[in-house]
Amino acid sequence: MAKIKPGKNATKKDVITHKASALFKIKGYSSTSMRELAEAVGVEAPSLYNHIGSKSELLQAICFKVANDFTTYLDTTENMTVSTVTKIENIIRFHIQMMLNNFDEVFVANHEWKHLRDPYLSNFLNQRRSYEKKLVALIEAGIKSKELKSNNPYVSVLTILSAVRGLEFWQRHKQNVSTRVLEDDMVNHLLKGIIK
Amino acid sequence: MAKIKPGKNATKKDVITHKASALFKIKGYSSTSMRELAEAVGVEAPSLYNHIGSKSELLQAICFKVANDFTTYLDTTENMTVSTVTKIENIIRFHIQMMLNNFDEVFVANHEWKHLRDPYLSNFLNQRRSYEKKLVALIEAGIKSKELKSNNPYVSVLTILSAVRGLEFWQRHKQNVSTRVLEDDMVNHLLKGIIK
DNA sequence: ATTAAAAACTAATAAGTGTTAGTTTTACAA
DNA sequence: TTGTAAAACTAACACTTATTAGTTTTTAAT
Repeated sequence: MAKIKPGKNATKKDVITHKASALFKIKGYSSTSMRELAEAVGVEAPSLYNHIGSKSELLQAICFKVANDFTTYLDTTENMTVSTVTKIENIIRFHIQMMLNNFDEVFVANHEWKHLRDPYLSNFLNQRRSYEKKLVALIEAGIKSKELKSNNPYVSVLTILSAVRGLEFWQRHKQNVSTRVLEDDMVNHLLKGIIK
Repeated sequence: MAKIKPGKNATKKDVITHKASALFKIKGYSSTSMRELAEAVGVEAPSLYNHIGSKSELLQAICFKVANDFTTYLDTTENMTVSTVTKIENIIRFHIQMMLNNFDEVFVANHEWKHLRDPYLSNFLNQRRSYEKKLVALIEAGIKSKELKSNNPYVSVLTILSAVRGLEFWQRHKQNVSTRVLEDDMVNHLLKGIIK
């Protein structure tokens, strides 16, 4: 049978991981068997182990790739010299674009992390907690500088992160709205509300 | 060994379903074994089958209970003679309260429905699609009556439903915010935004 | 064409899955 | 106390799981 064919700049491990993202998203981590993954890759299950260490290693790779992308962007944004509202807007837009461009991976990181095992589970949760804290601090800064209403900042972060994550629904109804409208209207809704 | 002890007004099937909700939430449907569920109930696995038909029947019961609760409330609210904004606010509050009072079941319905099999899977998705359509119609009515900004109504529904669903994060950080503040601030954020 | 490494293959293992069959125990009404 | 139905039990099933061992095929450089 044919070997796994990676495209340019992609190892075979990358190909497997990419297929795994798609399957984990559709069926969930636990319900995806290595035999199914192998079939999607075009290979027998044991052959996968020439390239990867284990099933759980795949989940780890996906989850931490996503987590690191978000952390990196946030850290970069924090150090920019723009208004707090602009920083928040940029972060919201980055989240939206990650959902649109790396949907499978982000979905898996959002939903399947619970199947990580320690120490990876703890690491992942710590990283996310730290991310949320930085966002809360950003909102607090916006309140202090009178750019934002003094809502509870934690609730604001919760509302924003959740709304953005909800784009996973949208992936099922793509036809209704263009990505441009989606991004702008969601940013507007989250920053300015819907009431006239 | 002791028999399953249902409380008042609860059949043994109810007890099993309730424990199943908790386990499905924590571990996911696929990763929860009937032996684990049995242990949580205090019984050997085969004994469960004196009360239930199958594992998937449990998932069906949980998902459709939740779906029906939401549908019923929405239908009731639609027929009330109050402003559109008030209807929307009521619905948001109902979602928040469902998340707070029936967290396990709502979480499972939100995350584990994909493991339903047809015809239940189709039924569930149809019911949810229909729910979303009614909400979109409500937002459109609010725009027509000039109560709401003319954002894309589908994006608004998406944003609201997602934000509310995001309360599942909050369940992990309960200590930070009171339920009263949470509910009011989230409603405010979603209706009026955060910018001053 | 030869060789060495990479990566595929088949076969197998031990553990875990939901569920059924058949039996024993429990609970409760007569 | 006895009889009956409900609900527990043990044992077992057919299947699926991730993974390993061992072998053969493919790839690519010499």
